[in-house]
Amino acid sequence: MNRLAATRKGVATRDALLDHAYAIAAAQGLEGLSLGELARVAGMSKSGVFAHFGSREDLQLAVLDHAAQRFTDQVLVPALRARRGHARLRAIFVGWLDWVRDNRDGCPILSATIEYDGRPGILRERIVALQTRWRSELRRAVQMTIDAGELPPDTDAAQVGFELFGLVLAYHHDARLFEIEPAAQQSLRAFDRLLGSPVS
Amino acid sequence: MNRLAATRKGVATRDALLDHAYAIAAAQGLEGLSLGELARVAGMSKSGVFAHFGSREDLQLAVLDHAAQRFTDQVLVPALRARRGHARLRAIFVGWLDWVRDNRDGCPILSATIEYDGRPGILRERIVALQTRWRSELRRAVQMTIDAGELPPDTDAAQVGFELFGLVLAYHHDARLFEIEPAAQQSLRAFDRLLGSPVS
DNA sequence: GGACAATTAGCACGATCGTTCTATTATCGG
DNA sequence: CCGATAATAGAACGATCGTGCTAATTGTCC
Repeated sequence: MNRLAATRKGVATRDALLDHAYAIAAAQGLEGLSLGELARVAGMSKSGVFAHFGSREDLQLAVLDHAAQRFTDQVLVPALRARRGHARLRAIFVGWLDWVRDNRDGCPILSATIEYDGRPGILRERIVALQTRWRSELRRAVQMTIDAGELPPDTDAAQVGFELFGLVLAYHHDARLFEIEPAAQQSLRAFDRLLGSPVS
Repeated sequence: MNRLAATRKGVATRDALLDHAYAIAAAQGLEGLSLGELARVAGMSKSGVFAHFGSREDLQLAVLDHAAQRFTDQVLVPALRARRGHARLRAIFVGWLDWVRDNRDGCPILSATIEYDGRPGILRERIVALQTRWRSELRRAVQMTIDAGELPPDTDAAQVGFELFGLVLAYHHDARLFEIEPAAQQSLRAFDRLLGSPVS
């Protein structure tokens, strides 16, 4: 039921709506995103907002894709300019930490993951697809580090990806609940140790 | 505004309500817990449920404390029977993984953490207190392992606690989004490596 | 068993939810 | 600049939300 914007102002309005929706979803989760509040902050009518997406679920999907696009642009793309191997892997990791830091009101992707990891449906499927893709990128970056001889050849790339993911989750947790600076230092320290004496 | 149950059946009803509320909060988060649904699954009137807690926020607080109590009873207490040091730390870690596995519909504590880590208020304060206490327990268990000579004397207990926390978060993530068995193996493998060649 | 207090139900309230329908206004290609 | 179409507003809908208020019912203790 996706009405696709066909006029210039149409896409502009839709983009603005997505930005507002992103902010709401960051703070309150995809489940806390309502058409009424979105219309209020965007300064338009509820039905006007509704017409842009067709349903609340389609709005949530659009916000999710929007967030994933931002993540890729802000974390992965810049890191690809670093040399393959340890340098690029570290750029990804640091960019990822910065992503968490920059999203002061929360990360919509992580919120959505916790909200929908146990609720079958299109949203969960989309989230699984996003996280699968990202984990695959992580694994690739680790494998390149192995291929560059900067990690032992028998290193398990998936295992390292799993542990890196955990480090960022712990960073997110502590940064938002306690203090961000110690959490950042602990994450980086763990990263350096993990890639200094990696899994066999 | 906490009406404290004063009659025998009063506390029984309240306990049953808390069990139902726990199940709802596990699946939908504390934010998705409503008096109406709780009344429906408990088979009583909305105002009857309301009278037991005084407000929705007090209900949420009660569920949070209930969950924390369950966690302590199921994870920490049994582990305290293991010998101080590596054995106890591993018992805590494995019990923690089992906690995640047993809570098939989700962990209300983790959900609440993500939901309220950016929203000031009593709920957030309670969550911070819970997580502070738990992290302190973790640190204690690591320190005992150091004192037992099963970890190098210059080990940073807080750093190890941080990384263990991350491993469980990654386990939770992958178990609920992908497959649980590989996630369990990766967590245990990381645990063994972390405590075999710990942070200096 | 009677009296008092605790428990629960019933009902109503204003608010907000997602959605549908119908007009009205704005945009843009010809 | 006109006509087709997209964009937006407005009102209404049934549902659910949290929270009061008032009764009726139930449990407990002397």
